[in-house]
Amino acid sequence: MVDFKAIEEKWKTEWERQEAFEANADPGRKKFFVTFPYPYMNGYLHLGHFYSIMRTEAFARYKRLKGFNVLFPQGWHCTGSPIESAAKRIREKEPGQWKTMKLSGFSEQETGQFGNPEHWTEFFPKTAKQDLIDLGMSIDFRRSFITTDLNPQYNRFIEWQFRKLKEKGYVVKGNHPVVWCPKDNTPVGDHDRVEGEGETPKDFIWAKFRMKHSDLIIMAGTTRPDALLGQTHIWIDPQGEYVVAKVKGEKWVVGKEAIRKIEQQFAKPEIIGSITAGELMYKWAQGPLVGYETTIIPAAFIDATVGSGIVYSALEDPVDLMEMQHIQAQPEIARSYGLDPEVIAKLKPIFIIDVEGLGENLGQEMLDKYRITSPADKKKLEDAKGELNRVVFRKGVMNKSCGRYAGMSVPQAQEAIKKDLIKGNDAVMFYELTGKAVCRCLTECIVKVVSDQWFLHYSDEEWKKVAHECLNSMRLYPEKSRQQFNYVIDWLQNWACVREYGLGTKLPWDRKWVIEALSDSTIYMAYYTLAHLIRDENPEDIDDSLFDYVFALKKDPPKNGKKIRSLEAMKKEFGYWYPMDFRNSGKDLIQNHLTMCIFNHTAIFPRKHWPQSFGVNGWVTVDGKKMSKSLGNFILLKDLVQQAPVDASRITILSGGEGLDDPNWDSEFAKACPAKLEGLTELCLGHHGKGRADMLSADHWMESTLHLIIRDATTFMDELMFRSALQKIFFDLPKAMRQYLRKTSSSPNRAIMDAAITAQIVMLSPFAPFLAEELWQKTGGKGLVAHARWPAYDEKKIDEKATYIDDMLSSARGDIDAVLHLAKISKPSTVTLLIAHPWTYDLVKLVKEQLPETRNPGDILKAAMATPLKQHGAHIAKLVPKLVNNPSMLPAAALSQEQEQHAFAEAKSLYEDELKCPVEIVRAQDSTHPKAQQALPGKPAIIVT
RNA sequence: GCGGAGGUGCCGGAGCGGUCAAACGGGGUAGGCUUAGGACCUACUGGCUUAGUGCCUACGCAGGUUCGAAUCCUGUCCUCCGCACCA
Repeated sequence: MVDFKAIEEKWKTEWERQEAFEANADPGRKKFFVTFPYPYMNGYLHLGHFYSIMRTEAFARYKRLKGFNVLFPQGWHCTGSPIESAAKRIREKEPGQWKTMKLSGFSEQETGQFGNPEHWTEFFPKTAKQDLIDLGMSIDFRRSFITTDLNPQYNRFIEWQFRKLKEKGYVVKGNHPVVWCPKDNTPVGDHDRVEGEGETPKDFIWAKFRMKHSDLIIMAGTTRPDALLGQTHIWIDPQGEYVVAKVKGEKWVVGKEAIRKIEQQFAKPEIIGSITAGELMYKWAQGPLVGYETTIIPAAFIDATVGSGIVYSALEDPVDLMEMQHIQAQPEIARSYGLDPEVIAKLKPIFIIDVEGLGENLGQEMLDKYRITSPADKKKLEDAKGELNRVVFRKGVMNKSCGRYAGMSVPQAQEAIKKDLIKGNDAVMFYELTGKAVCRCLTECIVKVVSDQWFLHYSDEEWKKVAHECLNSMRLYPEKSRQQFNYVIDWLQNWACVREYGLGTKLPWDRKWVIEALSDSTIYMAYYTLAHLIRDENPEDIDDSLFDYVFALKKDPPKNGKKIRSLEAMKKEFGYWYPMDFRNSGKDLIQNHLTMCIFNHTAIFPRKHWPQSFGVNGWVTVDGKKMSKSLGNFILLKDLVQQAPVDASRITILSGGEGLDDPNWDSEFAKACPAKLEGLTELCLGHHGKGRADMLSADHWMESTLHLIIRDATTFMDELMFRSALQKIFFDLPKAMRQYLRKTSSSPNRAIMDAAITAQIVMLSPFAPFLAEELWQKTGGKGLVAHARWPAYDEKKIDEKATYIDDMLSSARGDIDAVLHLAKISKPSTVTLLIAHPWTYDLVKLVKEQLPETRNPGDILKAAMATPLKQHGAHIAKLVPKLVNNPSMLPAAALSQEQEQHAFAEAKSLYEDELKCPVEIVRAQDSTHPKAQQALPGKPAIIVT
């Protein structure tokens, strides 16, 4: 029995005692710097963290074995609102939060402590570190740190970074709409909502229709500014309550409900008075973009409480068109409102959009298609409107009547018109939520336009260009993810980088703002290089000039340079370790963190310090199901460490997947894994240092196989394909060693067996470091296996023939069994193997050579007939088509008859042992048996009696 | 809707024009080795056949290109990830 837990304790202690993973600048050695994004400290680490960090860890250990000086640091992220919100909910005794804490195993008293946000930043980093130590991560923990102003040195670093960005013009001021909780006075992200996940502010245009003979302006909302080009009239709600409000010096007519929105999103309005629908009806107004006036018409389907309470119509959509047709068919309705039916009768759609495959009257086409005859067909009307909007948006083109917008696609025209109207004071921008959203405090959210907001200027075209350059120079694992990165660089808009709420660093020039969590984590990898040194410096002495100096951006020594004891050491560390060589995370971080990391590196650092490579991976599932607390399959690392041997867990998680696919934690595999590790232990310890000195063909086979496995495993490790590497290392190699022992009756060549065992231990160490250390020590390895050398392979030692002979012998063995079975002979008295005629070897060689040229049996046959093989023409004519159709019959390596005979002769005694009867190896030309003709190279004919 | 990644056997997944009924692993069945085993070994795990290496049906669905397609092309359906101010 292997006592895994004892081994873990032993080596954890030993690694710490030897400071095995503390890496320092050493200019004489090549370096490799890997990172994993610091996890957010609002809870325990779980299986999801484990997978991404294991990819980093396995790569770090591999690079160490390849002779690199490897730095793998780890920090803890505390910036942002979740910790502060949760602490607040605890203080307010919010039952849901208390229950969550209880489920996480905290007592009431402990939970009370979490009412203080700082407690989170002390408690969870501690547990996270312990988890990672227990899991055998080869991390340099001297360099760990937490973020926010709770860490004054890091705080200085972030301040420096932001001043730097601002200097270079990458931080700009602007307005931005957010989903907002009026009670908490804070933006409400998806995860902070009890209802309305995914709802987002959608922009509307409120177009200004100036009333004739009046200074009133009708504000008509729309999502389709393009339709203004075909405006026909204005709709109002006959039952609606309207008001006149003074906004920025103008008198707006809007629905009463709209006042609140104006206040939240635009400017403080002053209500001058109310106005009824009746007073508005049949008045004329001048809308934007066109040279004619339109009139105001009531319609039952308009709701004064939605949007601005007023809309305009172009009769382009089926709902409007149906309503209008309804009104036109009943002139008495118009008359009852005091409208002139003749004016109404003249209203018809103005065509402005061409859609391929549709006529010009789009609304009518839809009405016909859906067979709608009445405004009461609400469901059908909605569907028809939906379909039309989609098709117009995708395929619509503004027609030649549209002036400067003619020829534009509909989305293009919408953007252009929006811009022009706002610029010309013909419209203002408003936002509506796409649906109801409710904050965790149970308050319904609104849209608020945050003004004076600071943004990182990711929309800057020049900046995007440089970001692309950086990406182009990077290695990505897997390469497939590049498309997504390219897309995100282009798609990223200005990023609101500060908030009014949460933990973090205060914006240095505007202290009411706190720098937001993604924005303070873009270039912090540079901080790792000096975290352990700067920690001991007085924050008072740390200023921008220090960072400029140690990051080699300016030559001038810092102002307080004399007071900074580790100044030169920091500069040296940064200069040695940067750039970062590899960073791995889940694929969800492509769209923000990783891309922002690229942007900000290019903004601050010179090209030589840009990131070198990123790895991205999928999301962990447990036995094929998404990991979630409600499903009860949420695995925390602190529990995992208790429950199973760590080495087994590490292997299980990495063999769960690779690439961008979601990796799966397979419980069955996890259960079976420790036993497999025990078997491997027996195999290594039981055969190390034993064996003979002479070389037999089985030894050549083992040597060849070993080098082949090392070669493949090395390729996979280089590509970060850990599952494939594990297949070679954890499955194929032990299997080969066992076969080897069997072939040699447990008397292997000592040097070869030892080489295999050593390779096994070293190659296993990135995955199962604890057991590997133990085996390394027990087999007499010097120092730690963590610092050993990855086995080299020798292409010359890879002998295709050796592998082929092995396959040939075992497939012949299988064929013997098949024949025995078919012949219903359980105890044969003799088995004879007839080795193929010498000329068949020539034929097979010829076919193999011809195959890449032609697949036509006739041509190959002709080629064969041109050689001395001609004398076997009859056989060849039959054989060639067979071989062409089934190339698997062709041997993988070319042997001569003598070599094949020799190989079988060597295996003879093994066969005899297994079959318990004499085995004869006979050349076909020495036999008169008719089956002798059937024999092919690698496929001897078999006769059993 | 937009962008990305995928759909292969009981399961996880290799394969990405011919050597594919499909690597490797898991699970299952039968047997072996063992005091015992969760180690290790052997066979079977789409169907049918046979003193042997053969045939048929299969790689989401429907077409196409090719002497030949799981692999290339077109269409279609389905699944997953992201779409922001949030870690």
